[in-house]
Amino acid sequence: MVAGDFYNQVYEIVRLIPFGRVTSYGAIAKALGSGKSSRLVGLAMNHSHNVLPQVPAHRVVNRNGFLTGKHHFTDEKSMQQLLEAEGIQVLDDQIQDFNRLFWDPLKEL
DNA sequence: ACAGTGACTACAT
DNA sequence: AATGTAGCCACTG
Repeated sequence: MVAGDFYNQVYEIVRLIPFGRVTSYGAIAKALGSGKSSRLVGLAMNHSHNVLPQVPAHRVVNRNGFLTGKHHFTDEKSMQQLLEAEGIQVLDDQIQDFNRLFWDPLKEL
């Protein structure tokens, strides 16, 4: 298992997401300089469950605010529960007020 | 070294 | 406006 540098870059960004905020894969990819590598961000998250320190992957969703990756969590509902624990409302696998909670690493950093 | 894969996004019809 | 298709790049076998 070789952790690519790209993966570590992704983990670093995701760990910077503030409590109660969320972001999208594309935003992270763009922050890394490869706006078209959004899928790579997803692959990185796929490995994130073995990465330390733990990565708040539940704060990362697709650009529509849907919890597309919830199936990859230990339990499918854990992602929604984690978000709700941060005060984020999740309805039908979609984050409510996503536009308001969106955290853009490019602008915030 | 080649081809397949994927937690996405943007463009086209 | 909604659905379908294609591009995209790094990783794995």
